[in-house]
Amino acid sequence: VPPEPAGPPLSYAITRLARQIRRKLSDLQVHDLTGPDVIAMLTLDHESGLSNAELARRCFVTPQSMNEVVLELERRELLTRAPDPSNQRILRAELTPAGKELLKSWEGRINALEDALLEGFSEAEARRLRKSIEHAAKNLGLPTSTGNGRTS
Amino acid sequence: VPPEPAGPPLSYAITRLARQIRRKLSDLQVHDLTGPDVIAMLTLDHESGLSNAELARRCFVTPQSMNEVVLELERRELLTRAPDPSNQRILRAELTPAGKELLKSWEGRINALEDALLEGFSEAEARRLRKSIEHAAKNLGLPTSTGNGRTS
DNA sequence: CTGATGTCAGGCGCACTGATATGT
DNA sequence: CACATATCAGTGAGCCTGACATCA
Repeated sequence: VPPEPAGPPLSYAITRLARQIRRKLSDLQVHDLTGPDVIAMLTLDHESGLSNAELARRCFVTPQSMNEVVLELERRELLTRAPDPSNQRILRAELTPAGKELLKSWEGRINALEDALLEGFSEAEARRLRKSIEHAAKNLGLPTSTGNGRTS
Repeated sequence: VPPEPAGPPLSYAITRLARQIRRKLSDLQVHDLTGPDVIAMLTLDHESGLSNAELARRCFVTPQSMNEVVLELERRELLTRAPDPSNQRILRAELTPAGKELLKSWEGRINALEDALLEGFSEAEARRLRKSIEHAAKNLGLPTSTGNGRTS
């Protein structure tokens, strides 16, 4: 084990970076949707048909928090929900065409933010950074970003 | 410019990691001080005699937000403030012995968290990660973590 | 006056815990 | 019955903007 890090702790730097990212993200949200909305939509786009509870697990928030997001997105008709045939209690969500379209317009801006974030990084460095962050997240008990995280 | 990242955006991963870090941090705060308090104290320990405004800049929050923290820390006698001889309006803060002692007990736990975070990382990888994060932060307009950020 | 600082007041996005109803 | 899901309600930390007074 290495003795001491030189400056302020790494967790501090990560927290500050995350805050700045959120700030930038909210800057480019000309629509009146919030950061978590975008994350939920990105997740749904990546894995369609998730229930609210599953979506919450993917995004590592409580079902209650996610529910708030999902209800809002449903109200705006950016996603639809239908009960699972085998379990009426479970509502499986899908992005609507409007939702996918809106997401696509965001993706452009999100990619621009990512590019700004990674300015001056080589591709190898960027890949390493992503891998390190996912590794660190796993170390703290988070399921892998793209992982299935199935509990049952 | 690379075309598309494979999974969810990097900013997403960073945000989730930061949230988990905060969660872990608040877990180990048995004392009734909050995350920002610790960050302010770490910063003051690293660079004593900062004014509230300077401290806010170091931590990249507004003077109002930092003021809230500083007043609370002063109330608990974890730091003291004295007007700058050349400018009565500026209150320069220093950790009290009690503050430093408390900080030391935290540092142990924070280091433990850092170690958990970096489990499985080689020293070189850890260094690279820190450097990459600071680089990314700078890309988004943050002053460097350990930087002076002197405005005058 | 301009500019920086400290500080009071109010607001708000965001995620939490608790409780309840429903379906398997 | 236990168990998961959905959802309503309340709460709280954390950071913000606005306004105001003070000092070089």
